[in-house]
This record gives sequence, C-alpha cells and structure tokens, in this order.
Amino acid sequence: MKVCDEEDLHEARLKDALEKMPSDGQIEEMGNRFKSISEPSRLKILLALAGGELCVDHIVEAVVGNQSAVSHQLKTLKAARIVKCRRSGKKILYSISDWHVMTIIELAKEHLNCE
Amino acid sequence: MKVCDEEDLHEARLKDALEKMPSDGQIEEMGNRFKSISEPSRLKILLALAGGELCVDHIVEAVVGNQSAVSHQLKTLKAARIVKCRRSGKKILYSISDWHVMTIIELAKEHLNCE
DNA sequence: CTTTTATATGAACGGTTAATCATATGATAA
DNA sequence: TTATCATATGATTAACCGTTCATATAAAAG
Repeated sequence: MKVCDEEDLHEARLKDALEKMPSDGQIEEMGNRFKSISEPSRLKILLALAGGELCVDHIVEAVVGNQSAVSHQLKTLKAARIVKCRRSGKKILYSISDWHVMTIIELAKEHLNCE
Repeated sequence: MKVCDEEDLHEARLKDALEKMPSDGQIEEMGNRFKSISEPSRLKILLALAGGELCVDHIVEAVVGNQSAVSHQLKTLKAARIVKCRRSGKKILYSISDWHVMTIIELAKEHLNCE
C-alpha cells in the first residue's frame, strides 16, 4: 500500500545518502572554506580583491575597517590559501589565489538578485 | 615612470572596488548564508537532503548525530529558509527549499576534486 | 644609523554558538 | 483517555572567533 511504498522510498533515500556522503575530512574542508567567507569583513576583503591586487592600506579603505583587524583577517585568509601576497617596494600587495572560492562568492552575489 | 603607473593602477582599482562593493546589508546576508553551511553537521544534513526529503530520525542516522543536536540544526536551517518541512502521519519530513544554496554546496564539492 | 612608513603580532575581552541533558509538546494508537 | 512515538525546546556549559589596543618587525629613506 501507499504508506509502505513511501517508507521504502525513504529507506532507499537514506541508504543513498549514506553512500554518497563525503568523508568527514572532506566535509570539514568544505565547511572551513565556507567559514572563511562567512565573516562580513573577510567577504568585503575578497570582493575588494576581486578586481586585482591591492596593498593593505587600500584594502583598509575599501572595507572601511582598521589596520589591525584587516591584517588579522588577511592572515586568516592567507592561512586558508584563499589569498596570497608579494612585496613591491614598501607595500605588500595582496591578491586572490583561490579562484574557486571567488566563483562561489560571485554565484552567491548573483543569487541575491533572484529574490 | 613605472612606479607611478602602478600607483595609478592601484588607485583606480581601489575606486572600482569601492563602487562595486555591495551594501553592508547584502554582505551580511551573503555571510549568513555561508555561515549556515559552514558547520559540518549542517552541511551533512543538507547533503543528506539533496537526494530528497527525509524524516528526522533518518537524518539523524545519515549524519550520525543525536536527535536533539540534529533538531537544533534543522531549526537553524529552517530559520535560514534553506530547508522546509511537512508532516506526514507521525513523521515530519524535511527537504531542501533553497536550491541556490545546494548549487553552491555542489560546486564546492566538485572543487574538492580539482586539487 | 636613525627615523619613518607599512604591516604584523600578541594578549585580553566580549559575543556567538554548538552540543548536551532534561523535559515538553503534539500527534497517533490502543 | 492514556500511553507511546516522533520531534522540539530551554537552559547550561564550553569552545571558538573577531575586534581592539599596544607593541613589534622590517624595509626604505634621509
């Protein structure tokens, strides 16, 4: 009968979900990426860098933050390998190194306009 | 000279970044979405639901968690309008309601295999 | 070598949040 | 109605994290 079919369907889905579930390590890695881009300050930094490399004080201006906070966030983003940096004279220039992450951010930005 | 050109380029980029920067409200909304899917437990729940609706105790099995924790996370996900639920007899069936978010998760999952 | 400029770091504080435990709700079956 | 099954809720605790302030480093300019 109908109820039984539904039960079976759900059991099958559960089995399927368990099979397709990524490993705990992979889940955590995905989670860490999302966490890296979930803080407004970091999101702003990345959006600012989307147009190309910038030095720290330009980033500070772009995100309207203070120098120390931005520096800490840049450290976090660098540790997550989402940005990289190089020295040029006095300045240190930061830029995106993980464009996968930027793709996700751009996609999320587009989704904002679909509601 | 070269240094001046670089300076000008960076100034132009800063100006551009400031112009294109989404509003604080939009940034926060994006951030909240990413935060919702940054916790391993919630990510697992969503991956489990990707195949179709499941009742709570099946979700509990799929994510290998305990009932109360899962229920709290489901509440969070529902508040974020990422999942919805309906009653069917004794059971409450949860399912994805925001497929934009699932698209992002699937994209991130694919990115895992590119490294 | 000393000063200045640009950036990084460390410690402390406050806020947020996930997990747990115990209990409550609410629908159904007996 | 009472008992039972499925799920939700509230309070508590512990861990995590972002910001701030003060200070450190390190390259470059004088």
